[in-house]
Amino acid sequence: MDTPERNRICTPKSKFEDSPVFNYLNSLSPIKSVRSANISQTFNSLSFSSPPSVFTSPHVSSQKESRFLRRNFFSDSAKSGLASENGNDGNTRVTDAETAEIFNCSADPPQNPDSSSGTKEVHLPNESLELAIELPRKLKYGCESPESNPVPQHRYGTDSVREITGTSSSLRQFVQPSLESCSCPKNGVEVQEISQLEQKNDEEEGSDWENMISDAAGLLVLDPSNDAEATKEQLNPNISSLNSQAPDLPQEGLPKPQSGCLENDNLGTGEGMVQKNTNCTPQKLQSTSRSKKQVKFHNEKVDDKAEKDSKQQRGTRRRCLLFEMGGGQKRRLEDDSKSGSSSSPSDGKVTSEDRQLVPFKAGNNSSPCMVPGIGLHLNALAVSGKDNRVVKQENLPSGKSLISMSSNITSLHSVESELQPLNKTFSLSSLERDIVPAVSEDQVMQDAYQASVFGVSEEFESGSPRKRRRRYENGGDESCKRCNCKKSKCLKLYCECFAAGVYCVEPCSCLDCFNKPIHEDTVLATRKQIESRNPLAFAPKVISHVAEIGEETYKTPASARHKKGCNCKKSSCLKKYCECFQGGVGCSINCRCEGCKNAFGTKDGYVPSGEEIEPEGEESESSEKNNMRKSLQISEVHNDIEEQYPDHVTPITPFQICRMSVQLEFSSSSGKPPRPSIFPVGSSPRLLSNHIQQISGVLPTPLKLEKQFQIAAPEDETPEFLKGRNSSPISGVKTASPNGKRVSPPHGKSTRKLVLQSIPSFPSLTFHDQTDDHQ
DNA sequence: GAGTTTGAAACT
DNA sequence: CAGTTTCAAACTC
Repeated sequence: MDTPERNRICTPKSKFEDSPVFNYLNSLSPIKSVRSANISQTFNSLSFSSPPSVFTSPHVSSQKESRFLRRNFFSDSAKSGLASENGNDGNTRVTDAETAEIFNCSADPPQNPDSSSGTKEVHLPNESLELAIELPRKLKYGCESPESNPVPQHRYGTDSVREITGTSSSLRQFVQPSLESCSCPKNGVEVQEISQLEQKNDEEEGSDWENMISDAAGLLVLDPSNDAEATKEQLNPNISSLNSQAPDLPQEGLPKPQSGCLENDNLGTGEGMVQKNTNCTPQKLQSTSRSKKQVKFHNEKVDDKAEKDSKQQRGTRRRCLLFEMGGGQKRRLEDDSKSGSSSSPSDGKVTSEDRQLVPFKAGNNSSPCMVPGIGLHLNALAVSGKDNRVVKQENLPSGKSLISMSSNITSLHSVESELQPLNKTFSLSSLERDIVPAVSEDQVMQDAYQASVFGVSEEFESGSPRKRRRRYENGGDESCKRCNCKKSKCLKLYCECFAAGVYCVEPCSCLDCFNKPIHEDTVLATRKQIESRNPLAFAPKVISHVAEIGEETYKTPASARHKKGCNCKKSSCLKKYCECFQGGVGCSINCRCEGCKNAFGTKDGYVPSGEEIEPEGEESESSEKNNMRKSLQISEVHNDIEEQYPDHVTPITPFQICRMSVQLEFSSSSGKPPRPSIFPVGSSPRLLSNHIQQISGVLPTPLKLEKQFQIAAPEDETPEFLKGRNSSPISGVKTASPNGKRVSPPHGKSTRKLVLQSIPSFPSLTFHDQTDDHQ
């Protein structure tokens, strides 16, 4: 598979170039090839033109990007070294692990994994074949860190091998990023994971099996048929066995639907775990092995076969995505508990799938909370009615989940393809999201998407919403909201569930609750009323900003701010009474608090991004903190907070994410409550994040990012996307399209130069699909 | 688990 | 817009 693929690439390219199709594509694509030195590139672009993949996995891309950004630091260095070598995966991994450790700090593997998984899955589902391409593209388009971009490009152009390695690294990075994101703290879950990570580092170094796999890999592709073997290998802690098998796998090279699942598993960042934990359940091992395999898959993507397979597998992969999204966190939990059971991998595939599936639907069994987002439909529903477009866009992110959820891959697929362009643009920047539990968002997105597309809101509501909430609770305690309303009937913002756009669930101990699917009409009507009074009522209260330092981009609690600001009088913003504190963000000039001592950043300390705004002076208390915070508070504060409030480890809670997205939308819409309606709570956040990232990417300086973000984002950018109502998603993509930036010509290595003619709104997406079909 | 504190939401 | 009331979460015991 592998070798043949590579060869194929070269030959086909020439053909493609000559072919009318190729010309047509070129005409369509915004990017022109100054010269097509490398056939491979052109070929890749054409054949792989995995627009769908890229688009399909906007989430992923976005997440990846964010992850990339964070990791890129590490990963890049590692990649640079690693890229050259497939075999050195172990090294790269080690570096990654190290980086992960560094970031681990608060990182909770569970959440992170989710997010990471989500991203990974996205890629896989899109097109394993495309992966290599996609990654580069993402990098190109991605607003991600500049580093990421250039690297991928080079790799892309130069060597498939590098690409592969890069992808693998990226994948790895993704997995780890979650750790980094850890800042997100959601789950306490994962002290274990952290420990595991550490173990990983040790083990990784020691363990060769991963390296072996990766080496083989460059080509290793998991064939569905072989999956069993692969799984077995994975299961087998014994490296030797893995090694022996690894060679075989590459030939098979078929992308595996499982890969996505595998990625999910990866979330657990189990590689290290696996090795150490031979004891650990096979699941963990699988996860680790899967991650590796996934990387391999990317390589495989190159093959046309892989493409075909990938198409078939998409459904499965997406399913996996769903799991990741919904069950990522659970999985970890489950893994611990289930690991033993899952270990029974009579069939690697089956087991892997089962896991995924289980978590996703039934999987929630273990912890209902696992699916925090499900309840969110309210927003989605409201929106769906209004703007189909918006819904669609939202769907994109959610669509993944949906796809996985629903059997209708094709329909979803089509939708996704349409939406994908947006995703791409967005994908560029979603570092923010990373911090936030991707899962929750994804879930929310999914829910919304499902609701909008399938009108299944009720179903979800009944079942998953609860789970989602619980998940929040589990992860960040906050994630799963349970209300205890007595008099509000859960139809007022007093009710956290209602405020979050989620239906009340079993865990809720509310009385006379009307915030249930049964009373959907009432809920929607009430929501409308509230929105009429305050369009932003359901908007996220906390807006996160992406801070970019040098190449690095990361979310920091400090970067996020409560939109309205708090009004604390006695709590000194040191308790959850304070919404800012509760949201894991520092107080801002918008706050009217007294005696602010917000551990995440005092009002005084708050400096509007871009511009340094002196503290209002209400409270001089924080002067000390202010200085600190301005410079690097985030980390410190973060740590402190984490210590005190493990739950807050992730400054940004799922809600926050949602809120952010919402806010952006609203802000953009200027008062209009579009967001709730337009984007399901869950979905919007990503879009926002994407916007943000894009913006950030555009912004010259990190500091400015915040300012611009605040200023411009709400007004200009977010409005487009969020508003998207007016503007087609595509348009949004165009405007936002980081493409222009990202597209930057590949550095020296790439034979082909790309020039941005114009940035059509990723016409390629659909087109690619067509091309693929043609091929 | 009950009671208190707190601050947002809702109301006037 | 400001003041008051209502409400439910957060917190304390």
